[in-house]
Amino acid sequence: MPRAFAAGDEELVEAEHLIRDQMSGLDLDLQALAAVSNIFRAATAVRNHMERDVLAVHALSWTAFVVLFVLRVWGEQSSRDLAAEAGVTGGTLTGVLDTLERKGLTERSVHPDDGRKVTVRLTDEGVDAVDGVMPAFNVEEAKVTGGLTTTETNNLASLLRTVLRTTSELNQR
Amino acid sequence: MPRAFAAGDEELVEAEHLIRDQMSGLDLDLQALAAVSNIFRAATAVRNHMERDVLAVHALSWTAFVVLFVLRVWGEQSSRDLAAEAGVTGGTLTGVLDTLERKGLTERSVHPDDGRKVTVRLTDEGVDAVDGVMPAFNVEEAKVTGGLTTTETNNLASLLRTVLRTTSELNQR
DNA sequence: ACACTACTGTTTGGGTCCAAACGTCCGGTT
DNA sequence: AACCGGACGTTTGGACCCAAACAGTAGTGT
Repeated sequence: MPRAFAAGDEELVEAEHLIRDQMSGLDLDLQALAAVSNIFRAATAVRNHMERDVLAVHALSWTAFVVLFVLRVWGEQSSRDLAAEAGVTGGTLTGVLDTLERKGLTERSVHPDDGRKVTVRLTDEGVDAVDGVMPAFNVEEAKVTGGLTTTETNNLASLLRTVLRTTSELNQR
Repeated sequence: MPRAFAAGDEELVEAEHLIRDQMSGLDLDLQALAAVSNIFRAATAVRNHMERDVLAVHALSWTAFVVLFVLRVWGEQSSRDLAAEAGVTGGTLTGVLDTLERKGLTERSVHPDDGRKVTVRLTDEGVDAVDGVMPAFNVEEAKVTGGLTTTETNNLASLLRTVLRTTSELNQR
């Protein structure tokens, strides 16, 4: 039984207290530590849940789904923009697109005006794949946030936007 | 320039509106969608930042650091518990421990009372590695949460604990 | 003793994932 | 026309990651 992933708030907070006790010599910002590590604990738990209960049924990896979703919402675009939007490097995207293309969900074509660029687009099967998975995916999203009120859910999204914005500015330097 | 990772709240919210417009036929819970996808956007951005600006200096991967950190705080433990705590499968941990052992940061030994179990512990070099990286890591944690007040940071950690607890309960079934 | 079941860590195969090296292409300069 | 710096996608090498198959150990029952 994974200790930090189990049980209620008390045990999770207890884990943070243990960190404080073990690392007391290092003078750490424990609020920041708790917030950041909870972002990752939550992301890992939710991602595992989604991969096992939703994506595995459709034989899609997490990244493959994100790429398809971005293409579905933002439309066809260059490989470079797509990689940035999906949060992976260009080299990674090449491999993911190889897989998706083999499944017939996406297609690539050289940009007519710029021979360096590659335009990526969803096939009809790709559109069907996203629209087929998305409702089930969203049901699970609603479940994992089911312990929060609507106000809290919006508040969480807003706080994370602030973290995201701050981090983006740091990464740009 | 990654569109969704750039700029301020307006543009991030705008991305959520685009999703609403493009997926209007699917009747989605958009609050849940925004909260969950922001968890991943934030996690990805923060992780990339940490890997590039902190971990790369010490030639540590993200997972390797998490494993070392868990061992540092919780002490020596079985491979099974360590995997659960670090959020990876047992098979993954075997490979990570191979790498860490090659670097001399951890060591494995068969449990004296149960020949199936393997006890993993930090070497002295491993302790030094964690204590050497942790302060720099925490400084960056403070930076990425720097856009939030102390109250907001604690609130974020608390909301994420609720998501984590809810998801854990889902995963146990 | 013997089977039977459950548990633990490892191996395997396929798929990400990144940084860095590479080849190609564009636009402007000489 | 040949060059050159920059941008783009791909390839490469090593590490990570999971599910599933595997081998060894433990405990139970017969």
